[in-house]
Amino acid sequence: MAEERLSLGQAARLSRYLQILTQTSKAGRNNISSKVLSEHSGVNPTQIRRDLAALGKFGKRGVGYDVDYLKGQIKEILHTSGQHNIALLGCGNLGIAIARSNVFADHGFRISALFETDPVKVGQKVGDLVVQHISEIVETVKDRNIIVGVLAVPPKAAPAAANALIDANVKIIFNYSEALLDTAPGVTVHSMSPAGELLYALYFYLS
Amino acid sequence: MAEERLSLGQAARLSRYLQILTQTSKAGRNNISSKVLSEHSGVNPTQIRRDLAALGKFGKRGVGYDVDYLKGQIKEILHTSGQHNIALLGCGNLGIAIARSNVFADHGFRISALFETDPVKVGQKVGDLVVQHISEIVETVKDRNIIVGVLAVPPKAAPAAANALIDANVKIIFNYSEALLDTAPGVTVHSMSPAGELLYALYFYLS
DNA sequence: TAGATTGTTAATCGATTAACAATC
DNA sequence: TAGATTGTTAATCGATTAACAATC
Repeated sequence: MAEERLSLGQAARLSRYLQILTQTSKAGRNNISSKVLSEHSGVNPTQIRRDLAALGKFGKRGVGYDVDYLKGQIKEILHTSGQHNIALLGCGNLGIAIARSNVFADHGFRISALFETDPVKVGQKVGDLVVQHISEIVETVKDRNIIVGVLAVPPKAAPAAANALIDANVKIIFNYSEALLDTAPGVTVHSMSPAGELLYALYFYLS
Repeated sequence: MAEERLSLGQAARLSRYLQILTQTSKAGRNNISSKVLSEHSGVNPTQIRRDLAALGKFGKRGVGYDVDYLKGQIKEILHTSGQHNIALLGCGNLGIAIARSNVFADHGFRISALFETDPVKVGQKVGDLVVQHISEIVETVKDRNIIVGVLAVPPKAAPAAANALIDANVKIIFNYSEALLDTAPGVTVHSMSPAGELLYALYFYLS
């Protein structure tokens, strides 16, 4: 098995496969073919077989891949077998929706802290967590070993919230708002852009 | 100017540029360089210049690109100058968050209908829209010329909601739930997968 | 055995990158 | 003029695709 660092493309595809396998497993299926994986991931089936074969012969000819086995193998390759802690900024509708869903929990991420600037929301409970004021972020991030920050705040509040995360030494920022954020050295910013993806899908429908 | 169909990669990148330009324009800046566009899009600056130069010489050497002019040009290339109508399924926290935000509105998409199965929510107002029961979807989609359906329902309800959209003849489905959806001929399904993208970012942090 | 699907090859295409002249 | 950034080339690398033998 190759022990080199994966290329950007390989890591992106393996993450996508892993996410699909986790949902497939949850749905009770225990076998999957490169064809089905292709339909859900948008990646060419030959490319999928090539990716998986390069890291170990995980499949059975004529049968496909064992979902849980493959899931475990990819988790090891991506070094994401453990639990990782997330801080969520913003407890409006979007923040509450994220906190209550299993989007992250299904994949080994635990939302470990909620922050707000609105004093009315501070102190309220969401699930097992108590909403904290943003001023407590540095200490909490350190204490709870949080490396990911999720921004679910209005666009206007996003830059300040991002700076708070950077000051608190978070390594990865996940931006759900439509605001553009400045980059900081050593911090990865990932912005959701549903509108951009919709424009892309529309182009192929319109032409 | 080339009038051929864009490649998948080109269309994806141009959509991303357009989304960033729209936000840049909103922020009041009227000039942008390939370097800044690169920081926000993750695309190599040379690749950006190559993409843009291939479709017309839009930039000024030593200066950069005029934001609004470039935005207009890309909109024409992507055939997305017009308004497009969206149906939103699910009026929980996530649905309300999407309906009240400008994520789609900023890019020429108008949320034109809201649907729910919960009788308590049907009839309530969200902004200017009245929440409708899912049973009205076929007629409404036809009447309001809706081609995009956004799923903001719990994972368990997602497959049924997706089928309702397909029956209503929607062409593009945007899945915000973590459920896997079956594909249908002629319908593009695009699933958000924040957890997958987070696994990807984490891999490069951990290795 | 028959059917299905992986693993693998080879050929093509698109993306990435460095470098730099052109020019604002 | 000096500084900055585009447009463009060329070389390399990774992704896509078709095809098919291997094998479950």
